[in-house]
Amino acid sequence: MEENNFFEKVYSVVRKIPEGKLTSYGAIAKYIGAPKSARMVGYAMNSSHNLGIPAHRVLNRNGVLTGKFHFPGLNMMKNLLEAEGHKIQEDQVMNFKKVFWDPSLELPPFAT
DNA sequence: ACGGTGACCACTT
DNA sequence: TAAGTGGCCACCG
Repeated sequence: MEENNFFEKVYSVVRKIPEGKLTSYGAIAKYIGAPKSARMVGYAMNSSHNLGIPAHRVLNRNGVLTGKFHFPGLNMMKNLLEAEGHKIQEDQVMNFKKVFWDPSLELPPFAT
């Protein structure tokens, strides 16, 4: 019963992001077996508005709040991240490396 | 039915 | 070191 839905896989991982941790689109894409489809991950997030997806914990490889313009409020994403103890400057998360959460490392291998 | 677009990333020059 | 290009594939007009 593989969740062949690309989106479902993405949501599944994003929901498992620990509080206070962040990850990137590429990391998720790679974890679900589509390293080149990082773009699709971002697109999936676009549809996750109504779902319980902490999309604010997913940033690009640079730790930049690329998707802040897609949030209800311009400061929403930044606000949510700051609420979790992150420091943001110039739309960029500081110490991104330290709070980076790689699913392929922290989570068990992607099993079908 | 089709072309363009997009919350991106990695490789190549 | 920096800049450029390809790839991925779903949605919109």
